[in-house]
Amino acid sequence: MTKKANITRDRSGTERVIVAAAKRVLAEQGFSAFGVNSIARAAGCDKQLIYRYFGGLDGLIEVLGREMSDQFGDMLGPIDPATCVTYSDFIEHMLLQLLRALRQSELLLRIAAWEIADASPITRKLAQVRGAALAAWVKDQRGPIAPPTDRDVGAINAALIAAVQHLALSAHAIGEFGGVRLADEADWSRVETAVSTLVRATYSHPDASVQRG
Amino acid sequence: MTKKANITRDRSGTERVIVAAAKRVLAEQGFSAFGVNSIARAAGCDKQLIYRYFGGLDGLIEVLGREMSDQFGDMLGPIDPATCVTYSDFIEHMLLQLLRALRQSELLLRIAAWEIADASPITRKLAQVRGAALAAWVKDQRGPIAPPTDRDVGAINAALIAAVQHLALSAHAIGEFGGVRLADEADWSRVETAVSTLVRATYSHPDASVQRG
DNA sequence: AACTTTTGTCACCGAGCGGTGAAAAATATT
DNA sequence: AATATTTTTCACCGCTCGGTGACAAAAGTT
Repeated sequence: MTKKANITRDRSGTERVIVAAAKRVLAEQGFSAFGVNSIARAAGCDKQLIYRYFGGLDGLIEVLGREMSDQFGDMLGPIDPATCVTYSDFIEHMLLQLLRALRQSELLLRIAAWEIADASPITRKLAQVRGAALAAWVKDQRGPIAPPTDRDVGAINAALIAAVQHLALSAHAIGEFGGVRLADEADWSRVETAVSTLVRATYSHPDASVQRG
Repeated sequence: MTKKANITRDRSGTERVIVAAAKRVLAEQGFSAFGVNSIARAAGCDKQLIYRYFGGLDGLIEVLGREMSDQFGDMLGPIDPATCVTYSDFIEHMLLQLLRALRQSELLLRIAAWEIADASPITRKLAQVRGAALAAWVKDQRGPIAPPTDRDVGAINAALIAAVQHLALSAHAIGEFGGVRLADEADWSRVETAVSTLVRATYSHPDASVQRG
């Protein structure tokens, strides 16, 4: 009675249970607890199955990465094409949606933290998968809007995304960053305004091109 | 011969050795390896001394945090007051110096990663100490330059600092971010230009105030 | 010299980890 | 019904971890 009701035996079913348990463990306890013992305990089965069905932790992580990659677009959601006609609008909406998606997905936050804290082949792959998924979503949502060519939009957008991601991470871990509290909605409203300000100043002003020394 | 030459016994000396070893372990192996066994091994002494002299890991971390706080200003270095007359100039220089300091201090990067990846009382304290040190340095360097009052400079600067910090972290861990390679000097030149562009667009343009939806 | 205190080392504990070989239990095949 | 295959569990290994009590050796004190 203390264990699960092991009514039937089916491999693909327990595979799903294991993957779900892996997600739960990662989301709730972080990557330091992400191991065969802990996952098997959460899944209510023996850890041996992780080796048999996924070839160990690496295989399980790969499956997890693929699933996350598929869900990524859904988490971010669509961008209303009516409210963003300029590239500035588009980047602004993209950043704000990314921020909200990160804030409400503990799993995404844990993965992002993992990528930064532990430099291993596994996290490298995770980072690549997530980056590719984000890039695909951006390209998919951008539509006919063309980015400006007089600036390094790749580097600028990378910096903006980095800002959003880091603030979300810091909020989750310690609830503040740089003396700015990151707890309730009022705090996040400040952050969203700041992001909007940065984007609009950089992309909306026609004469805001790169200046020399 | 395999061990250290244990010539003399002095407590404050071994305390310094232990602190240095703790820094080395954290910088070279990350916070997951930051424990009594590993540090004592690196220091070439018994782990019992960590308990006796520092009251355990927590006390050692506190000492380490104090030392880092003192060194923080030196790592960042002074800002040339001649080259920055406006607030925009000041923030730009501040961010670029912070970026360079982070890039060359593996210890700072590891601490920053720790703060994000593991939410514990220890890391909370570390984050507070580091944030206070940065704020003190900023205030010390700012001089008579007053920030603008028509925008939320706290939130904007937090976002910019977060961007810089996250890019440095991601570069150290996986060598890229958001599809942008972060390896050689050319890559970092792109990032620095992007940061400059963001700062100047936001703070230099007189009419770049917050716009309403 | 006999002693106390400080400094440092050693041996051990229980717990959790990743990983593996073998048995058991359910299902499929004949 | 008997056999083979798949699915699942169990028991165990070696290792590292954080933590502690007991002991050895140097240095200070009387």
